[in-house]
Formats: sequence, structure tokens, C-alpha cells
Amino acid sequence: MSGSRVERPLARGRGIPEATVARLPLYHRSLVALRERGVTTVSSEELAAAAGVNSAKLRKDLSHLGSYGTRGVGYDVDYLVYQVARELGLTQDWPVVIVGVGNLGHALANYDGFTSRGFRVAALVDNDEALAGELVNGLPVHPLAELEQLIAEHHVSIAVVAAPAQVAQDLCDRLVAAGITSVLNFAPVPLQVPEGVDVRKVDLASELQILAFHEQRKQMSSLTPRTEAAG
Amino acid sequence: MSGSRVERPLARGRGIPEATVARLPLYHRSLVALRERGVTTVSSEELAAAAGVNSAKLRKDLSHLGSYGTRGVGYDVDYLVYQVARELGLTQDWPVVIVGVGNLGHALANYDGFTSRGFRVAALVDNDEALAGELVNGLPVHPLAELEQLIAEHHVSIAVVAAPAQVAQDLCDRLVAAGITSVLNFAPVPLQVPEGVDVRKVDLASELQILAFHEQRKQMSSLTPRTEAAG
DNA sequence: ACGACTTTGTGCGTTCGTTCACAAGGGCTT
DNA sequence: AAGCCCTTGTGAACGAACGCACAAAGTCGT
Repeated sequence: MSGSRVERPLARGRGIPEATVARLPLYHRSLVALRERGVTTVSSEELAAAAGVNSAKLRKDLSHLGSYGTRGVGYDVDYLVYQVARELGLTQDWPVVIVGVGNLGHALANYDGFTSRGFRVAALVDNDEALAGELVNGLPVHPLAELEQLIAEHHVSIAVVAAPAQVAQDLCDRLVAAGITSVLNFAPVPLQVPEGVDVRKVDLASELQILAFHEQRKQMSSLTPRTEAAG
Repeated sequence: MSGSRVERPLARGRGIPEATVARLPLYHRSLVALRERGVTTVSSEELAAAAGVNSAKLRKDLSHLGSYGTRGVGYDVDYLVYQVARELGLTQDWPVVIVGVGNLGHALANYDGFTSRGFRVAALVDNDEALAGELVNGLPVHPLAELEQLIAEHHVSIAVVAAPAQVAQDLCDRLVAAGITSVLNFAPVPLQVPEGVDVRKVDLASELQILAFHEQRKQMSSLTPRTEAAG
């Protein structure tokens, strides 16, 4: 292991495929888990197995970040953790505002996975005045009227929408107007946003429906096992 | 609108692309919303706008289910809602078991989106004996020991894993052994399952990390706006 | 110092998904 | 009944992603 490594200017090619980006968090988590087990070096085969992906795909994904492996040896875990974290932007602090403190918002505010990975819940906001001032995980719930001020004060650019579907689009417009440029949407509606704003949606019901689709297929094929038969 | 329609034997071609399946819940929801607004007929263009997708993609997706539109007119909303629901398996009852009744499990047990779409929380299970018997959304929390019995009794084939990462794989093995064939996994670990079992994962932290990645890119490009310049 | 061995990084063929653009087909008006 | 207009359904071009298989490149043993 040579001591000094070249520090690349983040994403050499300027364009990392979206599919790769979506897997980087997975690699990061797998690497951290390996490090905690005391592993210092890992091959693409091992890491791929830990992450549950094809090893060639893993190597190609990592190659988009740079040549961080050593042929014949593998990857240095510490070093790779850092590089992936840096590429993902986990080395900086990301204040996040959660809008909607119902059941889901509550759960999100308490979720360790957010706080433990560079994200910090900067503020909780809810439309329900009755909730105002209540503490959730040590943080007070703010009335909706303070939304813009909180975003500006805490320099928030990422918002989590955990509000009902009916108000989600209006809320989103307000968030964008207040300077939010990334939205994680839990409301089951497709949010319209202007160019330059990113939206990712987490749709719990959809996921179950997709499972139900395949489940139905399994049941069908087990009831008619001779569909392909033929003479 | 002709009165009698041909009832296809579900998925004419036998194989619907996975990408299409993943969008069917979205179309279903958009259609239901249109129906509630009193819309009886919708064009691919309109429905695509409501769902936030390209209209050609929508038409191709729907064509995989069958020819349910009328050229020059569009799609009958009621009829299409039914066809999509049938294809997704929403016309049948899907009992679901939720394993892990922490913050997230609590929120899921209370989530309307599940129950309102053919899914029924048949049982709640948690490892923590202190929770046993407690009512969540009117349902008692069962001790982990009763897991297999509950799955058998209620004919459950879909499980939701909302347990900590450390126990997720063991839990999953147990679920599969008990007859579960579809798993919705909220634990941040890639679950290993045998052939024939489907797993979908919802990874809250990953979604934020993906947003952070793009957010970082935005910041970088706004700081160095002349990257592409050249002489 | 050298060769055998290991593992990375990647060129290439294949598969999957998206989008364009238009022919086919149904309804509506005259 | 005939033609116009509208929208579907799809062929075909394009592009993104995957995975094989191998050359390049480094390590380790002798």
C-alpha cells in the first residue's frame, strides 16, 4: 500500500451513470460494514457478494470514480470508503427539513440511518398548529408559516415531504420557491418541479403492489403447471 | 363505448417488462384520481401528464396488458382502472405480516396506503417481549415465537421487514422457511433469498444519499461555471 | 530478478428500456 | 356513405445498462 494517493477532482469523467450513482450508497454501506469487522482489503468479488451485485458491475461502477484498486490485491477498504463517501457528498454536512410530522414524519425524524450518514434534521415542520412546539426526537415542530425562514436560516437545500397527497404539490412549490433543490417525496403523487430541482420518490404502496403482481404470477403458474406443455 | 368487452386471461404475452410493472401502480393511482374527479374517458396524453411520464411510454406499457383503448377517443377510465388493478392483483385480498414494530413498523401499520389498496395487515410481530399484546392501530403485537403460526393461519405470502439490520437476514430466512415468497425490506442490508422469492428494498438513507450526490454536483458547477469553456 | 499467480479495469456483444414517428383504425360530421 | 379528424398501437432507431471474457498490471514466492 503506497502512502500517498492522487486526489482526483471528483468524478473524473464528469458523468457517472445514474444506475451507478444509485448503487454507490449500497457499496458505501457494505464497505463500512466490512471495515467494522476489521477487514482492511477486499476484492471486487468479495465486495460484490456483500453488496449482492455482479462483480464485473461493481468494478465498472468503481472505475467511474477512478482507479482506486490494486491489481492482484483488491481495494483498500479505508481508502475506498473515503472515496465513495466523498463522491456521494457524505463528507459534508447536509441539513434536511422534514415537512409533515405524522406517523411517517415521526419515524423519519427518529431514523438513525439519516443522522448517521452526514444528514442532519435541521427542522421539523407541520401544518397542524396543535403540533407546534411539540418535541420529536429532541427537535421542536415548527408551524408551516416558518418554513421559508427555517430553510434560509439553516441553509437547507434538501427537503423530505411526508405530508398528505392533497397538499404535496403546493408544499413542493413552496419549498422550491424557498430555495430547496432536492426533494425526497413520500406522498403518493408525482411532483412537478422546475428544471434543476431533483425529486426522488419513495412509494410504499407501489412496492407492495409490485410484489403482489409477481406473487399473483407465482400462484397462477403453480395452478397451471402445464402452460408450456405442447405436443 | 361497446357494452361487452373481451376478458383477457391476464397478461396476453405472458411477459410484461419489469419497468412496465413498476409503473402500473402509478397509472392505477392516477386513474383512480381521475375517476374521483368524475373523468370517464382519458387520452394517453392526459393520463401520461397526470402520471408524469412520456405518452408513448404509457401507451406501450398499456399495450402490454392488451388493447384496452379506442382509437380516436382514448381509454375508458373505469374499465382501465379495473384492468390495471386486475393485472396487479389488487382485485384479491393480500394479507401482510409486518415484522418489527419500532418507529417505522408503527408508521407502516398505520399507513392508509396499504390497507386502501387490497393489502391487509394480518399480523404485527416484534422481538421485544415488552411490546407483546400492545395494540397498534387496533392490532395486537405478537411475540416473534408466533411468527410461523401466524403466517400459516392467515395464509400470508407477503412480509414487511422493518427490523434492525443485524437481525434482518436471520428473520428473512425464517420468513422464507415459514412460506413467505415476497419480502418488502426496509432494513439497510441486501437480503439473500432462494430462487422463487422476491425481495424489494426501500432504503431511506440511500435515497437521501443519491440526492446529496446530485446536490453536490449542482454546488460544484455553480462554483466553477466555466468548466466547459475551452479556447 | 524473474516468472507464476491474482485481480483490476475495460472493450464488446447483448439485452433491456425509451422515444420517435407513423400507419391502422375507430368515431363524428356532413 | 364517405371522408375528415383524432388517438391508439407499434415498428424501428436510439441509448443505457449489463455481463462476459481478457489483456494489463501489480504482488509474491523462489
